Amino acid sequence: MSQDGAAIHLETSLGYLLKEASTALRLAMEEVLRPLGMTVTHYSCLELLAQRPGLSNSELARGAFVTRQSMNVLLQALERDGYVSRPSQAPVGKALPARLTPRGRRSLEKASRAVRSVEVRMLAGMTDAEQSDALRSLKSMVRSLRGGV
Amino acid sequence: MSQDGAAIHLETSLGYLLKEASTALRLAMEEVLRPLGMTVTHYSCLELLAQRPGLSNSELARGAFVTRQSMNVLLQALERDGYVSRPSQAPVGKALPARLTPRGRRSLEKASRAVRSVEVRMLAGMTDAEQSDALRSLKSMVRSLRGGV
DNA sequence: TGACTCATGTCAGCATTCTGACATAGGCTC
DNA sequence: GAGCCTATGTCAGAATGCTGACATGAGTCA
Repeated sequence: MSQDGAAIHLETSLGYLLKEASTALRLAMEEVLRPLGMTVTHYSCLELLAQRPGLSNSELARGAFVTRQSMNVLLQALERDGYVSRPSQAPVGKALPARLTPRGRRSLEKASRAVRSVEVRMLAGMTDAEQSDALRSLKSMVRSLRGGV
Repeated sequence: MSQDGAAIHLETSLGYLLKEASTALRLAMEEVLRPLGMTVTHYSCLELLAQRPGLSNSELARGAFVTRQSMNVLLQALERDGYVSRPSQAPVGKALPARLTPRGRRSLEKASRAVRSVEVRMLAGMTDAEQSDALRSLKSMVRSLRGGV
């Protein structure tokens, strides 16, 4: 079915391509993270904490592009399993700064290698200039889309 | 918290930017589709059927980047509500070619306008050349990511 | 013809994320 | 200080998508 090579503007829609690319990336990441028993959000949370120790739940949620409710569920599980630690009392306000435990750091190392291999593969056919252009284009799109209608 | 402007390589990771951009696009689409009682996948399905009448459930799933199981749930709802029609018997094999009903077409028109406005906004700050470059970059990434490890 | 492989439609159960809601902490203005 | 707004953490329920599984239809090959 649908072997008609009809020229459809979906193929030239940047929005559609963006979704296609991010889906391909997500699937590739899930594929390498699954053997480690880790989801993409799970990995994102650990990676964020490694790079910015002390992030709060809400900040992690924004960094991983999920709601703070979703991140809270994940954080509680990570804390229960000993990958992350949070103080019982907030040093200021209500925000609880989270940090990786040694176990969390070890877990992240393997995941980082796996994810890095995916990113390397993704960039395989692109020159440095093309990567810079793509980076700039994506940033422009994000800027334009933010800030409501 | 985290006012440290630490230079982190997340900001220069094409994978991270890709996720950020696609999230921003998805949120913007959800925002304009919600008043119409439509989800992004819902809209994608109708748009695909408008451009390629007769697509099967599995083909729609691939086009909308979800599993055929998920698309099946959606298609059954769309069929029940009179937006889409499928024959009770498969003309060949098991694939049931789906088509928009007049009601489905009317529903799609409003959604298309809304989504188009989002895409226009997204491309606002980019020249045609930049858009072409971005398109090519995204296609390259998809190519590289497909085909397993 | 029969065995094998592949794609499809579909059902069931599970995982993940979301929306809605509430209480609390801090900053701001009057 | 009182009132207001915003941000945060958290709980509960709903929506959405996924994996696993099964049966069916078509093509391939011995």
